Amino acid sequence: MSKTVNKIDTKEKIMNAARLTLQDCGYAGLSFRELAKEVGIKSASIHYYFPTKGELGAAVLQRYTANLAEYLDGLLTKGLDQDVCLKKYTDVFRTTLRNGNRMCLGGMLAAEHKELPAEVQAEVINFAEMNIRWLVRVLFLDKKVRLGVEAIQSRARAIYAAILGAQLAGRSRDDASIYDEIVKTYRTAGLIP
Amino acid sequence: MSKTVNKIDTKEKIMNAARLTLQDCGYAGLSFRELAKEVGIKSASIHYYFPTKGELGAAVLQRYTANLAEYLDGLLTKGLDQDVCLKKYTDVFRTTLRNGNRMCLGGMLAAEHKELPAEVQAEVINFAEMNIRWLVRVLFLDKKVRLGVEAIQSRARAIYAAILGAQLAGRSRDDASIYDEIVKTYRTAGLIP
DNA sequence: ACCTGAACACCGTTCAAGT
DNA sequence: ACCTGAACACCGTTCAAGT
Repeated sequence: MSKTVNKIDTKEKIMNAARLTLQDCGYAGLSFRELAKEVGIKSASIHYYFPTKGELGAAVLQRYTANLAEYLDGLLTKGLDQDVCLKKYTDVFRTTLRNGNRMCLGGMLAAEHKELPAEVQAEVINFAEMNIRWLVRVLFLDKKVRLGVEAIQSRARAIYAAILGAQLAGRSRDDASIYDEIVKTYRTAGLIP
Repeated sequence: MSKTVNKIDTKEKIMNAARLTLQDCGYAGLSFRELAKEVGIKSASIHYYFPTKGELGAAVLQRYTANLAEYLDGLLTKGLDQDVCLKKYTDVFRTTLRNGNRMCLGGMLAAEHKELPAEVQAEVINFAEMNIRWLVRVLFLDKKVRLGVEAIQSRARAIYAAILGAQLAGRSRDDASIYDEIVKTYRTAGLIP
């Protein structure tokens, strides 16, 4: 029993530390030896929980997607309107950036795409699709603009891409307020309702 | 004399091969040993031309910025109008993506920001600022919308960030047509005039 | 001036060995 | 069940040594 608890705790610690480093330094910047030091074990031990770096990355990303999906779905379940939903959406990426200049994993790992194992690439796509599906639902709440189904799909993809770009721009300047300014411009220009 | 030519040629070869790999695999994905194989020398020899990886990266990026600046400035010198300029601008990133699913170095290296040596970080900012300065000039050509100076600055930053995001989104799906669709949506939504 | 092999401390991964 | 040291082929970098 206590062994099971310890195992879960160690696995949790690995995944949490890995997620933070991935958001900070990317997939290539994640080192098993550094990770092991943070968790308090040897690097070879990480392979007991995650046989390869790819499996660790995929597991971290899968949970990351699930957590954000739960939060976002909760907003719709609460019956919040479109403006509030989109404000809370852009705030998610804003908070990430303000938390140590970190990136959303969807954007960070999209850049590293060619260097990623297939299972991680697949989870990057899952994350993006989850975001886009949610944005589609939110855009359907609109009572003002009224776009067709295809236009809403395209708009959702465009908003997701634009938010990633804004985060990237803010990060490279080490200045989270740049993200805020860009997102504000997306709104005034009409990209985000 | 022939030695000078050979030196220049080798340095050129290194920079060209490095640029292609950087656009493909990022800074972390650039290996001196792999690069040396492509050029036909040993990895230790690269250090003769570029003492560190950071200096190589900064040199590649500096030229990359200068080349794009020359092309973009040429468009304005020719007296092309705003629509044509912006179309040619988005086509630059489209072409990059269609050329082996490669990324613009400004976006690729922005993601890797935390892992980059200071001289490379500085060149990433130079590249972004060059793009934004040019976009400001193009937006000032507008005869229809008329935005204030501050609004134009903001719009230029937003367009640059959004284009990077669109490229990122297309790349992670290995599908350049996604870039086209997103950029089209930026136009219909009003972000890009 | 230009190039190299060898060494150094890093990396993910494997595996036999420990408890 | 969980952890480890040692080995392997990688990495950027350094440097003495070659031409």
